[in-house]
Amino acid sequence: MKTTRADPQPADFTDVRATNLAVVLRHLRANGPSSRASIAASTGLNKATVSSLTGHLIEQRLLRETGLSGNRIGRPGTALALDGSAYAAIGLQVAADRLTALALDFAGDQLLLWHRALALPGDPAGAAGRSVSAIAALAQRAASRVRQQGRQVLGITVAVPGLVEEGGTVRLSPPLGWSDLDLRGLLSGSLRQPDLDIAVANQASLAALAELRHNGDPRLDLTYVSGASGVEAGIVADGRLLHGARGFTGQIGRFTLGPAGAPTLADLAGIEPLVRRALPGSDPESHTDLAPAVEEVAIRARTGDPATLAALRDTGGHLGQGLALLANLVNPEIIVLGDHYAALAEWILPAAEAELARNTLAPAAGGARLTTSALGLHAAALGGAVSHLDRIDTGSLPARG
Amino acid sequence: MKTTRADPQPADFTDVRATNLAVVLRHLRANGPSSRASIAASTGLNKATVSSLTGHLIEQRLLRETGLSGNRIGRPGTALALDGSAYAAIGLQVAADRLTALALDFAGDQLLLWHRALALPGDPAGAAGRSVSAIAALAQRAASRVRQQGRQVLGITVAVPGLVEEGGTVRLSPPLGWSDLDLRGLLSGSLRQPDLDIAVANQASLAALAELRHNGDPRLDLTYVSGASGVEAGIVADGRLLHGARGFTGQIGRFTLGPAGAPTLADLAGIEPLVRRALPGSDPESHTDLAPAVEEVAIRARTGDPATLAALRDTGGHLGQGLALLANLVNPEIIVLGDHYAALAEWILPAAEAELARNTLAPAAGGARLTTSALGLHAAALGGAVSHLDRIDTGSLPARG
DNA sequence: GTACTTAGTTTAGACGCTAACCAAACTAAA
DNA sequence: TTTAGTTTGGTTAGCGTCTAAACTAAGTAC
Repeated sequence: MKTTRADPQPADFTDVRATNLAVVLRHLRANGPSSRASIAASTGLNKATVSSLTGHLIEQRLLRETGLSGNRIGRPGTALALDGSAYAAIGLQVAADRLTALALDFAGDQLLLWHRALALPGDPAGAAGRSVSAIAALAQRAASRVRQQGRQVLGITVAVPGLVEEGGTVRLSPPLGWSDLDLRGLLSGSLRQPDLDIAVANQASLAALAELRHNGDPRLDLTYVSGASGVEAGIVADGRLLHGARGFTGQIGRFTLGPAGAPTLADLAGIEPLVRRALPGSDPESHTDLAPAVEEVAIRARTGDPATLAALRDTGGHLGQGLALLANLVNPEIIVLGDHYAALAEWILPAAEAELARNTLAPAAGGARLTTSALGLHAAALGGAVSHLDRIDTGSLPARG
Repeated sequence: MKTTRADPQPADFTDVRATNLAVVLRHLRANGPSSRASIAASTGLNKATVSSLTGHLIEQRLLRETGLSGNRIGRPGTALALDGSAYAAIGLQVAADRLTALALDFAGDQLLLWHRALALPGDPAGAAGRSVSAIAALAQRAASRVRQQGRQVLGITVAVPGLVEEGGTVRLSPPLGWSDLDLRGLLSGSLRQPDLDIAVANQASLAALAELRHNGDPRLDLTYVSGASGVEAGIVADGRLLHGARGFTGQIGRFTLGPAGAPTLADLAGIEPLVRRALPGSDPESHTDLAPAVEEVAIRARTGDPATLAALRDTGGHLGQGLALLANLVNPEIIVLGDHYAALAEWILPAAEAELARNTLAPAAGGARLTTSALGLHAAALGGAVSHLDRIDTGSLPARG
């Protein structure tokens, strides 16, 4: 427990309590069901304190007893586990082509995963209006579903590509054609549930959260790289998302070095340019939904098509230069190639790794490990839900009700 | 008080106490001398708590009463101020050409500022050995001096360009010709004071700390850009230094995009290349001490020499591209041009600002404000000392003694 | 059945914050 | 000069939370 806010922020016993409740929750999240005694032993908390804390959490329906764990000599312990039955968190993911909704219970189990086509019409103004309605409707449906199951909704977070302010305003999203759109406010208005926690955040950042939780080690410095819309990175440092002054972090796609008009990293290492180059004959309009095109590229690569392989190598090389930039600037322990990059990792990784090593100052000592995401195309939706679980795991228990 | 460590870390009363001691210290640091009552009023702490906290701090000689502050109606308060007389912190800065030592008392007042020439010989191994001896000697002298004044030394931090691990090993420092040098260990051995807190850190990061304190707002997202050795950045996010997995952050100079051998940002926007270009006739060997050369460039610029001005514009433009990268990746509120860049800011800034704006995604909404450092060439030494004051300001009081 | 081992609760105590009260020290006004 | 009002700073009682130690509970080992 250490002061993070630089602004003076006094502490009292409730903070101690919150911190220790969080310690118990995170221990169970990381290590699975445990007895009170083993929690006390491995966290360093006193047995009496653990009893008090777990009693509090059971009362809040965040924990439940799951039978005995009599593994050895002595009195068997009663195993405690996260209780998923009382709460749920919802994540939505907005892409140019489709909408994804995902719900997790508090234990982290997936309750639903819905996809819905989303056609962004030509008219940007109309597009935003209609898209917002679709998002609100899907959020409403997902919330209703989990409420039918008797769960309280902890919150809804919407993942969006581009620049999203912490207040929930989408300042600029080229892939969606949005700018200065108060998405959080619009959704709050549509859903008419003032006590519901609604948030909007960048999709790569949320995907990084999901990846962090998937990895298991919450202290890992991890960066997630998304190619779903431009090239974006989500950066976790010191166990927390890098937010920046306004929340506009990880915009790696604009990276360029040279005269005006020189190609950017998004031009050189983006998925869309890759598809255009690897599938030259096809209609570019049909690539608004990238997933099938990426699949087609993978099929050609598997057949050994030289032009496709060259394009992939080239993309990988340039991507590696971008990753080197990340590695040199924020020095993550691992960089996770996400969404479409993960689908093409087999052919992209070698060149990316080579360029990453070539452009990292001390590749052996400080270079980032490159890995591939296993979370698929809805990592950001998952991250949106995870963000609410994380809030509880850091001590902000849900309001009594 | 909020949990930062993701690893379960239980809290107890001592954490509450430490947090609230820190609240009082930071309030006084930010607002100057105040009475107990006004501290209570503006921090939200109870009057009784403030009395207890300040009593504790006075006993530790971190605070002292400085007379009455009877400004208005009612009983006048006794003003409390930071007490500089009992403790001092030392920062050392290692550059290719010279060594700087600086000491601050706990109130933040400068106690000494020493410079010493440091000639790095050709033989790297010998260079490290001799340099380390010189550093140790200077540190020893500075420590002795402040001890003669009756002050306890809180710690010594050495600022070094390049990759420095958190344990104090310099993994790679091209400007110094060092690699895998356990500088902290060597200094600890030389100084033979096992209870003395010795640290080694990257110079740009420490300069960023100094700049943050100089600015006054400890919640500012700030990035410091150093041109003293290559191009390095120190990044403060969420009020804390960005450390990364191993401490290798801010290495912006390696930034490149293109085939192998393409110029890096350090080639295009570095101070050394600028000097070589602006002062073509002079002996490059004589530029190991950059400061006079930079002064010469400034003189030529002031006379309006077209070639010099063009070189400066060019450097500024490329630097702006690098800053845009920083702005897009970590979204700082302000970017501070440090050391030699600050000396040449008059000519570099316009082009840098233009390129920064051109390459930032949403310049109006999220663009970083470019400013110039006022701390000169020893900002990192200052930051080294400041880092120890910061540790106390965040609640780690010095050991009783 | 007795001894041993481990789990979880109870109890006593310490710590540090808060709220309420009180004395001190000053100004303002009668 | 007195009296009322205001603000400071300290004191006391009470409360919440953690810790240590004792105690009860529930199993295994022999």
